[in-house]
Amino acid sequence: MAGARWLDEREARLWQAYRALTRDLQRAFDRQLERDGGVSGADYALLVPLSEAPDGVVRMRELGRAVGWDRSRLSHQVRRMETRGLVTREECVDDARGLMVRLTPSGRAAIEAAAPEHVATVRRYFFDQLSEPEQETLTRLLERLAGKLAADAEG
Amino acid sequence: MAGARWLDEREARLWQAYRALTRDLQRAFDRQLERDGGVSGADYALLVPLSEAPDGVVRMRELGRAVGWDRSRLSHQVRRMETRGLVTREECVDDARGLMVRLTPSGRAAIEAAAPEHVATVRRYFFDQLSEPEQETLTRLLERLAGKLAADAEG
DNA sequence: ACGACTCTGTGGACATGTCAACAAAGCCCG
DNA sequence: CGGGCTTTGTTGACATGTCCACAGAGTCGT
Repeated sequence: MAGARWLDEREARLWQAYRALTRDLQRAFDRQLERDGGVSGADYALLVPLSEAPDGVVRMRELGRAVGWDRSRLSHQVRRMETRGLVTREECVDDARGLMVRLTPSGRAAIEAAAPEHVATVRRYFFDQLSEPEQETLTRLLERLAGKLAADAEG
Repeated sequence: MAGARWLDEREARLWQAYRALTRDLQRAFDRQLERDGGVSGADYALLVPLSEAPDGVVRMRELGRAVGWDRSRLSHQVRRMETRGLVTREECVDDARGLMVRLTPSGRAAIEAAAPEHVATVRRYFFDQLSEPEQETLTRLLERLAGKLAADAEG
């Protein structure tokens, strides 16, 4: 590994573009959500699967899988959201280890306030800049990258 | 904005792939850096431009530009790195408002320990998964997206 | 000189994310 | 049954990131 091949100029440029884009897009979305819905990016990430579930109820485990977070991060975030009145926590009937998270009316109002402008922002900075074939290409490439990551994670 | 057009299935898939990939790649890199060099992703981000500068000295302002961080974030991070012995801070001769950040031998050792495996990880999960034409395409698309973001940031 | 404005960095308060240890409940196999 | 293993979620300590107000130094026009 001492002989690891360095990035050449062309590669460094791509890597730099990737890092800068992910950093700045994240920042732009977080700010928009805070401004238009009074919610953080982390709040919003959880509000999405909750708002799509029947009765706005999702088990912690499923919520964690939906957003790709580990248990600890999810637990902290749900607790914070409960204190802000966005969700409540209830016992899980099926499995006493489990916990159900329920979207409150206030939580639903928050995501409904934030979502339209969020989607508009995603379009503005992402989809509107790419033709349909480019979007297809990008999907294929990103899914391939994610696949390698996932394959190594289990192996 | 109530009539904002939602994402269709194809678009949602791309958006999901983008979010998942950026999240998981970030996590993989942070862990690798911590494991092999004992440094955080934030540490590493600053160590890179410092290690490339003459004498390992860079002014705060330039460091902030190099990594795309705001002043506050940079100030906090440099202070933390100083307590860990990775850098020192010195007065700036040219401009009394300024501050020079200097890489310590310990800081240089840290990045030299982390870098080879970091580059290998970047190759493993990114470049090795993409053909050269695909890398060219991706560079073009990402730079276009970054351009739109930058254009709006100043405007 | 001086006053208004800008540039640069700091610091406190707070939200978020990570890690490791823990506890309770389910599961499986003797 | 009963003892180990797995699954699920929590917690505390700590690192990181953001917002905002501030302070000191430079700049520019008068």
